[in-house]
Amino acid sequence: MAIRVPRKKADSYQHGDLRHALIQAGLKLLGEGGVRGLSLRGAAELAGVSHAAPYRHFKDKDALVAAIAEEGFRLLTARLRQELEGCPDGTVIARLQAAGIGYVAFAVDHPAYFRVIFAGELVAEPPPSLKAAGQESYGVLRDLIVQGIDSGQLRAGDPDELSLATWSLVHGLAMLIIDRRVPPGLIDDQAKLRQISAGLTQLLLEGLAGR
Amino acid sequence: MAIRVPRKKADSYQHGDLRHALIQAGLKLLGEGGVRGLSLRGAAELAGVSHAAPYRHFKDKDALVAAIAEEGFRLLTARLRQELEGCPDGTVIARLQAAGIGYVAFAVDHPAYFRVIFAGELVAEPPPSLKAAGQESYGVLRDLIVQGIDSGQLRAGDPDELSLATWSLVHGLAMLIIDRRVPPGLIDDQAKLRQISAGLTQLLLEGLAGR
DNA sequence: ACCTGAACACCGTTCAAGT
DNA sequence: ACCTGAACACCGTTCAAGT
Repeated sequence: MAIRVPRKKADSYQHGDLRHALIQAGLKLLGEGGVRGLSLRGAAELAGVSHAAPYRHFKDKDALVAAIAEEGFRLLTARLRQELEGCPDGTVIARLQAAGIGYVAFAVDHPAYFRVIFAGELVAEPPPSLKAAGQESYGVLRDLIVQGIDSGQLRAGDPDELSLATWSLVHGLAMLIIDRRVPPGLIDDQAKLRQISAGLTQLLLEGLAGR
Repeated sequence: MAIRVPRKKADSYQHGDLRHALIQAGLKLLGEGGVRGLSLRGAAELAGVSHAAPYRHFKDKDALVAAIAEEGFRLLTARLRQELEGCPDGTVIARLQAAGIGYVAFAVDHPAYFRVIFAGELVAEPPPSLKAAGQESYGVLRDLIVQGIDSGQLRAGDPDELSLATWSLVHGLAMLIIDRRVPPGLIDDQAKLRQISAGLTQLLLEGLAGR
């Protein structure tokens, strides 16, 4: 008989590992069955833990959804920054366009993430950390706009208003696409998607550069 | 003892009345508790009927939600047309702007309706009648765009692409507003809302008129 | 034809009890 | 400190049974 060395089981979550495991499990459910497929009990089962265990790490289901949304915002922010790194020396207009294309592409690539992030009512009271993650994404856009105004590449105006215009356009486009509301045939493949995104932002940005 | 005249009880639904009553009940639940507060059982109870009764009139919960969304699309279409009647002799640009303002205002006035209409995943497989209702709303916008192109007030181009640009902008703006994602202070009252809506569409429409 | 009541498989949430 | 199991109040959905 071998000496029994006390060790942790592979499926025992101490030290807050369970929190992370639940977020991962929630993401998996989200990817498979969408928002309707996401349940606390399901996530607990995937994590190999009883249905009551999550409540040690999350106040309620909303708290788990908020944690997932936060993760999504970080991914979105990273995607926007990555897209900007692709054109470091471009004009502000070109960089705004690149960010816009990235925004829409992110939504198309990760529709479940995108929906959780912008589910609105999904999380009744968004925690401060979620709001902060959202602000950071918004900051990427806003910083660009401010640069554009300061350098005279964009018309003078309230940065928040110009940011809202750009954001609204790409956000609406992203939403309509993942909700399958765009006329079929307009967006079949990735190339057409980029082309449409570029075309629409171009239209707006002519107005933004304007006068 | 009075002669007992056979009559229908006030809370008995024959002749398909229950279908309508369930839609109304669903709307009430939607207005009170949002999408999370909408349940088939709850609607049945509001209609004064057993929890199994709705299944005589709706295949499943999705079918009820779809019926509500259809109603919402009709209201939206009516709102857009009403807004256009306010400026029958305006330029296409002015009329597009009016329709855009109406679109955003509708979302702000009826956020629950708006969310159900554009919930995307909410209804797994939208029935043809729901798609038709959506197309009619889209048609109001598209007809305007076509008029604008034909009269030379808008640049030449694919009507669907120009429509998509306009729709994306107002749809994104509406979504961001009802999800409370716009920087606070930017939109406090109805006047500011109209002003912002008008400003943003103006920016885009300059691009659309363009060249 | 239309509705009811019981039943089933799922939820979210709480709480005493275990280690 | 962290997890389990039973329990409760809710769901959506089905089906035999009633009128």
